[in-house]
Amino acid sequence: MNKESEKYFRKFRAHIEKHVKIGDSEMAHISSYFSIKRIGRKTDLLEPGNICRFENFVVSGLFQSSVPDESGKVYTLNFPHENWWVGDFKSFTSRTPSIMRIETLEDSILLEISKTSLDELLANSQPFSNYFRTLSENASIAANERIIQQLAQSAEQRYALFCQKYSVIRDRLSQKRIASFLGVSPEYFNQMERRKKYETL
Amino acid sequence: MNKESEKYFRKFRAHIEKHVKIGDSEMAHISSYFSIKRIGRKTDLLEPGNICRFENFVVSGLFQSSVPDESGKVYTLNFPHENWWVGDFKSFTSRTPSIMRIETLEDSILLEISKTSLDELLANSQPFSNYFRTLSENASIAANERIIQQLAQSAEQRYALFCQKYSVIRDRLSQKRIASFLGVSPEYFNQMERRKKYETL
DNA sequence: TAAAAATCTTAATGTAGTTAAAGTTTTTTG
DNA sequence: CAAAAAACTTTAACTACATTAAGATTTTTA
Repeated sequence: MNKESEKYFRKFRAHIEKHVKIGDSEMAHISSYFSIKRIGRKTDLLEPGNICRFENFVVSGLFQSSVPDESGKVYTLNFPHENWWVGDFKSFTSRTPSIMRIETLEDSILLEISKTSLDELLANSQPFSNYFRTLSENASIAANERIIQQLAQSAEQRYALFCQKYSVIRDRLSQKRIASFLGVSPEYFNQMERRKKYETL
Repeated sequence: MNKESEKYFRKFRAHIEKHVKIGDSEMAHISSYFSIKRIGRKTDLLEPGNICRFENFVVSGLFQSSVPDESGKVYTLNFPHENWWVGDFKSFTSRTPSIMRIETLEDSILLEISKTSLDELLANSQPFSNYFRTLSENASIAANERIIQQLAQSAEQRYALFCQKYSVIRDRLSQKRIASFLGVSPEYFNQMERRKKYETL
């Protein structure tokens, strides 16, 4: 393992240690289940119809996880980036075709793990299993919060919250993509942005 | 433990065994962390501002988990019922005040567990920990699917899906409550229902 | 670096869903 | 079982956001 790779796994470890404490040997054990994957921008990590074969920890980069409909419209679930996980967990776990497209928006570096490996790791590492449970719990809390936001807030309010919560990626995303996350048309989003500008002048 | 109580824990065990296999002694161990709670309809299991002190497995009954806003409007996350868990996991885990109201819509029977007990149980029972992780994973998948539905579907389509997915509780809920789950006004929901009736005549 | 493709901008017009208000029916409670 | 409360129904005016269309600007690719 070279210098660069070590850096990726150190980053991964730092993330794990935000949730559970682990020693050097435990981390070596965990790391052995993952491979480094580099992927250039403007490629698809996953296409609708395919089975998601890997879950991935994002070392660096930016993705868009979305669901297309018949008419070509796109609905965005999230924009996985540094220190997130990316993949379609439903397709991954059930080994069934996904309805999602996961696009790479920037050159990215991932630590990938297959279903077989993850099952093994979860069975063999109590700390990793706790880490992974905590992640799932948090993911579910975050998703529920977004459901409430969609029900309770206007597009403008949702946009304000998005800017707060995702300031790190706000400027790396086109208007069109943010609109598809908020659930409004690109035209309406543009109008909102214009209103915002006039207000501040 | 009396006959009736045994029945509740058998039901709980059946649910656990849908996800992981456990033996009699393991189940006895798990059960020892829970208490039976009976709660009458039209009471609040949790009020906004309070800390959620228990997570609960629903043996029988029906609840509404919702978030109120300043103006008195109510947004519904879900309707926990038989074989679901009910509680505000965010408030429970972080021991911070909840923004949710959880109302009992029918006389209900719960198996409750405190935060301290759950932490202990998760640390002491590998099978339970796996069960709980699987639950969280599924909760997160389900929540993400709902987000996509809210983005992609009209109120009418969302209602059709609701009827499919929740046929068991559909007729135990008022129009007003279903409307607050779908994210439409009671008036508009009523209009939709009328349209539906005329169509079938 | 030209040309093709994608994104952004602007405005007009259309629509799903809201609001308010009042009446009716059903359910709950003393 | 009467009365109060809650839920349902109906209508009309209104608003947040969608759609379409077309030109301007930026980004990508050959």
